[in-house]
Amino acid sequence: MADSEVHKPEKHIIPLTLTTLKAACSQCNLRELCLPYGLSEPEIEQLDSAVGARRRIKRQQNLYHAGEDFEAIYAIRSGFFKTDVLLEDGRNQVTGFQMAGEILGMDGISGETHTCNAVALEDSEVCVIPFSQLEQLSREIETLQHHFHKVMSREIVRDHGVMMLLGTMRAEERLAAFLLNLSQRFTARGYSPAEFHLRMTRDEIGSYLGLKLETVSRAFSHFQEDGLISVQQKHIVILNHAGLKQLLNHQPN
Amino acid sequence: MADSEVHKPEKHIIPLTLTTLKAACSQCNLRELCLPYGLSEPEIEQLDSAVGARRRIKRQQNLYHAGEDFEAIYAIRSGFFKTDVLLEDGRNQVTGFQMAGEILGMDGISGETHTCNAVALEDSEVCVIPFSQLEQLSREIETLQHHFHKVMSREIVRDHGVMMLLGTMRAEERLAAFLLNLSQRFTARGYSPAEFHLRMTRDEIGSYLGLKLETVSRAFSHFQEDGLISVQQKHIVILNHAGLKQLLNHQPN
DNA sequence: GCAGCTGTTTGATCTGTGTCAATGCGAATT
DNA sequence: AATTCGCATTGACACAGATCAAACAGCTGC
Repeated sequence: MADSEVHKPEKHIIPLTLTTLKAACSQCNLRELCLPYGLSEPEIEQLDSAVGARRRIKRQQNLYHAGEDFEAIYAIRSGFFKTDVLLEDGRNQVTGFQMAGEILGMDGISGETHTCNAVALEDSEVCVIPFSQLEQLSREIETLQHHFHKVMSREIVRDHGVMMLLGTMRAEERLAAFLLNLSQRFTARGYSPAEFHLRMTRDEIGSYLGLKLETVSRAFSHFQEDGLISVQQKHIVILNHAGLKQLLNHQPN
Repeated sequence: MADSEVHKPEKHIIPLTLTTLKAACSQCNLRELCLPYGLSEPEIEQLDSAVGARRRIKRQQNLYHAGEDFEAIYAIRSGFFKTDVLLEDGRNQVTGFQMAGEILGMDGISGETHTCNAVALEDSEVCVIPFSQLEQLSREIETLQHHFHKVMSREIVRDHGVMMLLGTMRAEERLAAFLLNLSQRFTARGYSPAEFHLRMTRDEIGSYLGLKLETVSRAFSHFQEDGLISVQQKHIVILNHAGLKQLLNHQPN
């Protein structure tokens, strides 16, 4: 869709010309959610110059694969991703869903190799931030350094939340937590808190939540029967936010 | 045990005198596992001066509590910790076990507040590294900055591994993975890969692995029947390392 | 319009792990 | 040596969610 103008066949890199460069961070309306958060105007312009390029990823294509060399982290400009890990024996699990303003690729820093796959769930665009440049810049700009540390730490805290979910919650609680989390993140991006389109399949939701797709489907149906949500395929309307929240705090034992 | 010499009643802080200061990192035999990894001698001495103090934590005491202000991260000098998260409804989960050379507290960076509890499972000692000083120093020392980023990233990768375990593995696979992981970490610290003492209870293992303590106990017994390990309360001997590993790759479906 | 595909829903049954309960063991205290 | 207390083990049974299976919906391409 309006994509055919880009045709460097390998990887759809959009080299930053003077005009696109200008647009990198300083013109970006995700500034407040993304890496530049808290930076002053001149600092943002420095960051602009570090952002190497933008890259378009079509639906179902990988931004990176597990095993590839790590060189950059990515800020999602638009679109929607999942990350997943593959075990030797073939089992795999979705470790997260990422949306605009969020950062992808930090798993690769530790071993200089990506440890998971990042796959676009819809046509997407990311800003490529070469990691060595980010490190250099964050040695110069204290605010950037601090904010990047917060971003990494937030990922750790998020992961702990998922561990909690997988370790202690029952199927319907997991799905309720998942929906509320999506709602909250869409809201932060200016979309409706109550109505949205799921970009992922039941199977992918199940993988993320440690459930089988049938269980996810049944939980959706049950929520609908109870008037908590309306589901039609991937179209979700949250009818009773508080009711969903209650599911989480209501302790069975 | 030989602990009564320390008696500043609040929090057992050991102020760094000239002699103890010298010992902070440059004299520490965990250098290679810990933050100073890769630093030159003079750089290590700079790091020494940033390490504020050491602190002793007795068994069952908290290094920090969820909700407390975040000011420092901690490097474990000796001992053994668990971290756990508490949900409003009272459910809680162990999110990790940490041993000498590992870093605690990075969850607190994002919100300037600790998000979990860190509890000593045996009498322990940590180095207190005030975070603002670490940030300042890592703006000056590129190697330190890079290594700190790796440490944070490693925590993310570790968490993904736990998510994998919780999301896709069966009870016995989880326990096998847990034992192999402990074995590997003890080995890296110069202890026996095959024989060790568990510092945590069955309940804590279960919480970490998303299982009930009875299930953990049964899995231990089963491993013993199969000659994979010998268990006697908290004393573990791994008799068949390869056999445990096989449990992980053997895919049921 | 129809065929074929992918993803979803729903039902029937099976099973791994949770739950409840009793017993056992070891370390600390007296 | 006896008592207590916190953990650990083991058994019997229940149940949430997995598995297997069939039907269905929506989309793409012909």
